[in-house]
Amino acid sequence: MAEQPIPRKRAQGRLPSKGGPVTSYDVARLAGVTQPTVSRAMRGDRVAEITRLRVLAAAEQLGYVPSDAGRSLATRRTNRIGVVVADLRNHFYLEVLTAFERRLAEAGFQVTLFRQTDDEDALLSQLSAGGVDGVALTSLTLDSRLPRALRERRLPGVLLNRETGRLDVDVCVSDNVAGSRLVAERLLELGHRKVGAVFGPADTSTGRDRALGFREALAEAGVALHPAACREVEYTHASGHDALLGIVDSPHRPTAVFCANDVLAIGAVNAAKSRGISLPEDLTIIGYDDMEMSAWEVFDLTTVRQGTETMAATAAELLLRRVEDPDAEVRRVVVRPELVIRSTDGPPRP
Amino acid sequence: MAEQPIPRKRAQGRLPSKGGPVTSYDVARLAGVTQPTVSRAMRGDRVAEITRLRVLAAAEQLGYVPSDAGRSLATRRTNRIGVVVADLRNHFYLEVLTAFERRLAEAGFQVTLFRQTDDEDALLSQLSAGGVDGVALTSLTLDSRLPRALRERRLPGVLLNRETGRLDVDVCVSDNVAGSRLVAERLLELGHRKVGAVFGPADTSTGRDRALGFREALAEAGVALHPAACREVEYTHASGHDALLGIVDSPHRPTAVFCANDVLAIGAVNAAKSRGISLPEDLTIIGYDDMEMSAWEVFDLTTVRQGTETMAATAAELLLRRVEDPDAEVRRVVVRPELVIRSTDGPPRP
DNA sequence: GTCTTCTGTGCATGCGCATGCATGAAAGGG
DNA sequence: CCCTTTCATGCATGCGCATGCACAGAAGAC
Repeated sequence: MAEQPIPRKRAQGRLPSKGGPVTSYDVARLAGVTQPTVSRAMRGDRVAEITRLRVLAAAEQLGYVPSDAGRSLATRRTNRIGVVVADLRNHFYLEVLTAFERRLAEAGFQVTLFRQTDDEDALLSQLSAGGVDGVALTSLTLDSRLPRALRERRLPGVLLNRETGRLDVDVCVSDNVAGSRLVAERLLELGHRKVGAVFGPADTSTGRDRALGFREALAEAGVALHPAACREVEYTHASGHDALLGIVDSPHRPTAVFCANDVLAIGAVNAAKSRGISLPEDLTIIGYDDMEMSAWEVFDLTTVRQGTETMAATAAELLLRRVEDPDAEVRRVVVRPELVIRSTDGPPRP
Repeated sequence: MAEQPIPRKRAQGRLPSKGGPVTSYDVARLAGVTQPTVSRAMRGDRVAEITRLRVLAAAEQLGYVPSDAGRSLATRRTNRIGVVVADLRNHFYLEVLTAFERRLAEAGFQVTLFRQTDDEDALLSQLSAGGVDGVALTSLTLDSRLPRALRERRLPGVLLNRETGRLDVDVCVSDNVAGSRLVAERLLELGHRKVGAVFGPADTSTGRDRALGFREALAEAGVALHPAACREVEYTHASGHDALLGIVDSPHRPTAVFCANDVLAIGAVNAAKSRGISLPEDLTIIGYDDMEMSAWEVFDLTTVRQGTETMAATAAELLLRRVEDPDAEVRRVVVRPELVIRSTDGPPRP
């Protein structure tokens, strides 16, 4: 026998469907073309119109759906974006996630959730495994090495709502200093001089900057913030709740309390309710974020609107841009906050 | 020249790293082993201890992370679960998602979000693309063909919170008939005879069954539900809000209103607040779900607890089981609801 | 009618990892 | 000391798709 031709690894003669999922080979066989032609037809590459129809008909008949895994491997793209969130039960992140997801879905991307854990290395590994084309970080602490690491691995990333000191990746944040100044100015204007605050964690940019702007603006007006009327807590409902109770029970009970976000503020409003404290007659409470819930009648919370939807959509935009062009210049977009006056603020009781 | 040996597709002689991401071949070269050995070492397959250490050291040095796409293609597993949600802004689904995600994360699975759209075929295609090992459906309508389609494609699925008529896939739901009966019984016990309701969509199992149980129990006591005091609406805050206003403005204003879920109930409580209606003096409102928020002081909502966390965790369990064993018997788990009496219910005003 | 573009499709191959099988080395048994 | 096991690793290959290249046929140019 003469020398065998090198055996084809897999030509048209591939085994007929082995019961597994339908592949492009199955479609090719039925349509009487080769697998690459199926690939091209499915994605709108150039094929003759008549061929395209044959392929699509065959695909339809077999219920063929191109495999994500195969496509990802070949294209090095997953059309999936990771969103890292610390606590999904925080309603603010929910609103962020919703707006973010909506924009990405329009662009044909899916969202995969990652929980922020203490173990940044483990998280980084998960993110680096190639399961996502880009990453949005929403719950960073200031000292996080994550943005840096993403940049080094050339994995597109965007910081949403919070930021770090360095500008390693694109960022979209509210001008937290300016926003909290608005609150201070409002309180001063209303005549408050005994002021308290429930700040967020100092190791977050929002926690730090909202405290900074607030303190600065008060200081400029000669108003001091008594330590006994201040708390620094995690951004949770329970923390806001407990912090407010501590503040109103302190010997330096203020006439107004600024809460560094609406989750805290709503916790505080609930605490006030539990003590029979009327807002704004007995106490003024102002929040930050303007969550959807804050406008509900039972709260009707005066707060700082930062345009959560806009922020999320902008972040999505930044991320999509970077996925397309990894070498685009790094940008930092700041949205302008605005005070929304509702009914939890008023002049201090004489 | 004699016949060439069949050229190796890719032996150790593979091109040195081409700048792309680090692969198992890169690690193999550095560790002085072959790629399969790297694969085995990384996953804890049997390799000599000394080899494992060499491989891990090389991986560490290169910052190697196994590629999800490659692994998925080879194993036909993604370690990813899809969750289909209609509206992420619904706080109830958020709680479901949180609990579900937590349980899955423990099992090493990630969660990818899919939005329920009108186009079930498109959704099915997305789900079938192999991007996920299983699917949880949370926002089904009764006539959805999705569960059936999943079964046909042998894609593991679980219905969470809502169900369809057929038992095509595993299900975990609350006993909605029993739960709503509890509400009716409570209202009767309090002495209400003029009763209203804000029901959910009749094309959902929760909407249908909660209406059913409620009506039945009232009817057994000889109490009729006047149509003018009833509404059937989407499960949104705004719907609950508007529905309550319509009901209290109707000529048949009831003394108590059952809302088919807490999202509706909280909308209703807000509406009551906006009209200066005191709860429970002027009106009794009872919800269903016992969301976290419902216990807040400003609401303190009497409602039906169905153990959302348990339900989500159970659904996760069912799904994981089916991923492991696609031929396991189909199960339907029903959780027992329980009435949680807080402060929005009371006797009717004499 | 010949020569040059296009166009449509097939062929070969790679993406990164997992795994059945073969092989050689080390360990154990008599 | 030889033969049988066991163990560790290499080899070959497949998973499903995308894509550069080659090639044949059609269309156009002259």
